[in-house]
Formats: sequence, C-alpha cells, structure tokens
Amino acid sequence: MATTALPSVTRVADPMTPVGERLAQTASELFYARGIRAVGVELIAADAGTTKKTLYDRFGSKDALVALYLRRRAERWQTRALQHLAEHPEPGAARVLAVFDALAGWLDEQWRGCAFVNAYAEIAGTDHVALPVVRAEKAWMRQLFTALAEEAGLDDPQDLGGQLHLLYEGAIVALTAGDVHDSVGIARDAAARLVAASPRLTR
Amino acid sequence: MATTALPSVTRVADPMTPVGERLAQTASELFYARGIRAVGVELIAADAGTTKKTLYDRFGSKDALVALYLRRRAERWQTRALQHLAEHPEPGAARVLAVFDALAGWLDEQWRGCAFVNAYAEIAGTDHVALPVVRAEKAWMRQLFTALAEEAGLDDPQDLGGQLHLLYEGAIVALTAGDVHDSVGIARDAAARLVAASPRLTR
DNA sequence: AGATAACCATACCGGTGGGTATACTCGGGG
DNA sequence: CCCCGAGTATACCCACCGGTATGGTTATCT
Repeated sequence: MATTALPSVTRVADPMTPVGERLAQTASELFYARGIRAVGVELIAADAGTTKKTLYDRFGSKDALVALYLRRRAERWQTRALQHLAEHPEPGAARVLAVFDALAGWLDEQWRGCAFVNAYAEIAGTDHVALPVVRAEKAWMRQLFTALAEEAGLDDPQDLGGQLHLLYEGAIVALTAGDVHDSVGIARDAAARLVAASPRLTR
Repeated sequence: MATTALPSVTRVADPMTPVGERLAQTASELFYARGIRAVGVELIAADAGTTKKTLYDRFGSKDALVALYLRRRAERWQTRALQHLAEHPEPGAARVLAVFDALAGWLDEQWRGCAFVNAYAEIAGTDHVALPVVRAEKAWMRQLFTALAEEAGLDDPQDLGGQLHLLYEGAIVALTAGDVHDSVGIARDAAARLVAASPRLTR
C-alpha cells in the first residue's frame, strides 16, 4: 500500500546561449507543426536566423535537438497541469476532472495533438535517443492519475489511474486524428462516471 | 432517435495485377513497420522483387500507395472485428467487451500500434490523399461503439459510444508509446464499468 | 595580450528522396 | 500478324538530406 506521490515536473534547464535558445524554440515549433523527418536542419537554422554550423556547435546532432524538443514540451505541459491542479486543492473527483480541464485549454493551442505520440510514430523501432523521453512522459501521466485516485481515497488507485490515463490519451487522439471536436468533454464525462462508480476505501 | 446501424466493412478490392499485389503488400509492411517517410519507393520496389517503373505504372505516386495501404488495413481490421462480433450474437455488454477482445488479439501481431494514428502524425496539416482515410477509420470505430451501445438498450448510446471509443484509442496508444503491456485489459475493465453504470433505456 | 567561446558565411560531401525516360521481353486477343 | 498491357532493366533528373570543413568576426575573461 505504498503511497503514490504526485509526480513533480521533469526539469530540463540546460543553460542555453541566446542563439541556441532561438534554435531550440524554432525547432520545437517546426517539429510539432510538420513532424520530425519533414523538417531539415537547414530550415531550422534559417528560420532561427542562424546557420547549420551554429546548430551543430550547440546540439551536436538533429537527434539531440529532437530529444530536447520533447523534454521541453513535457516540462511545459507538466508545469501547466500541476498549476491547474494547485487551483483545485480539495482532494476528490474534482481534482481528477481538473486534469481534463487543463487538457482542454492546452489543446486549444496545440492543434497537432500529442507531440510524444507523433514522435513515437516516426522513431519507434529505432534506438533514437528521444524514445525514453516519450516513454517517460506517458509514465508520468499515468502516475499523475494514479496519485489523484489515491488522494481521493478510492479503491484500487492503480487500476483507476490506468483507466483514467487511457481516457486522457484517447481524447487527444480522437480530437486530432478522429476530428472529434468535443473529445475532451467526452473523456471528462467518462472519467466522472468511473470515479463515481469506484468504491471508496473503507478506512 | 434514429437507429445507428452496425457499420459494414469499408471495401477496397480494386482488381490488382500479380506484381501490383506484391507491391501493395510489401509497401504495407514497410510503411507500418518503419513509417511512411522513412520508406522510399526504391526500397518498396526492390523488396517486392520489381522496379520503380512498375510501381509507378500501377499506382502513379507514392501518396496513392500510402492511401491504398491505409484503406486495406482498415478493411482487414474491420473484417476481423465484425467476425469476432458475429461469434457473440447476444446483445448487451458482452458484445461491447468483445471488441476489446478482438483488439487484444489484433495487437498481439501489430506491435507498431495504430497505423492511422501513425500516418496522421506524418501527414497532418497537408492535403495528403490519405487524410480522409484516417478520419473515416476513426469515425467507423466510433459508430461501431455507438451501435453496440444502442443495441444493448442503453441510454444515450451516442455519449457512451464516444466514451468507449476513447478507451479503445487510448489503449492502443498506451500499449505502444506508453509501454503499458496490459492496456487493452485495462480498457476492457473500464468499458465494463461504464456499461454497468449506464442507465438502461426505459422501454 | 592571449585565449576562448559564441557566432556568421559559405562551400562541400556522399547518400537518398520522388519521379521520369528509354528500350527491351513476353503473352494473349483482335 | 500485330498490337498492347504487364513486366524488366537501367540510367537519369534535380532537390534535399544530415553532417563536416574552412575561415572569419566579435566580446569576454584571465
């Protein structure tokens, strides 16, 4: 019956030179909007107003830049989710649903869906350095839901957390690939039902 | 209160020359295993034991071959799902859960996850001819779950069908990108809970 | 003053991308 | 008999890929 703690933000925060920072941001936008293989290092450098030379001086390889892109995205989303949770401090179902509210806001700006799923589609089956970053982000979300279920004093928080996680992932996929405009709302409703139907822990 | 019919298989079945057939199958395997952009037409032709010339004589472009690949995959999975459902004819929760059983079997062989989600990650934001194929597959699955919910005599089959669909999508993503080995079982449990908690239609 | 790090500009490398062109063989149907 | 569709073989096109090389200009720190 080990307590599952709320996960903390996966920090990146390598100190970055100004041009390096611009490169990282430009790469992030391009990778997310068009995909990894579709974006060449030449384009990244040009859009960032610099040259390939500087890009390779800073990051060493395109793959490293891809990994950084994903690590930073994880940090941004996790920060946002935890911030949103901090505004709903009372344990219980409301806190679980707050994650879906945070997701809805996030996806208003992120029309290309889950960067990690998209990246996985392009790098699965290889030994790409970004692969563990994808895995870690999914594990983080699952742990978040499990911790919230435990917080709420529900039975089998592992099971319920896993189920909530699936709704979260499904909502993102359905919204983008499936064009289901209200997928996050649907996931939220399902989550509410699951939590309501979950037996409370006899303490 | 229109009745949502069980969707029928989306057929493809263009008559295909022998070498064309071999090309289509080879392309299918390569695209699924390595991704669309990662596979060149030269490799497809060589693996199929023929030449680029024949490939372009049959299909006209790589994009058309990609669209065919997805259309055929949809046909295969839909056939399999409906076959599995035919073995569970009694309406009710068991028929909903049977879809997840079919998925579990399917994913035992399909280790690279959802071909449509993967393809979407590579072609979203373009006007690729395969984009409607992806959308159609997701709509098909959603309709399937809605029809099964209606069959079972449950209230709000649209809502419940949408929720079940999210579990289905989430299970595939979590299994592959998230490395959650039992994701389909978790989704099945959640689906059972949702159906059990759903009010029956007063008839 | 010298060293070092950050940055810019440009040219280059081999490899590969999708797609086309040419020229040939073979089997069947009018 | 001749044409045509299917297929083979090979060479070619240009554009772009990730990555490297060379050489130069600043600003900062010791």
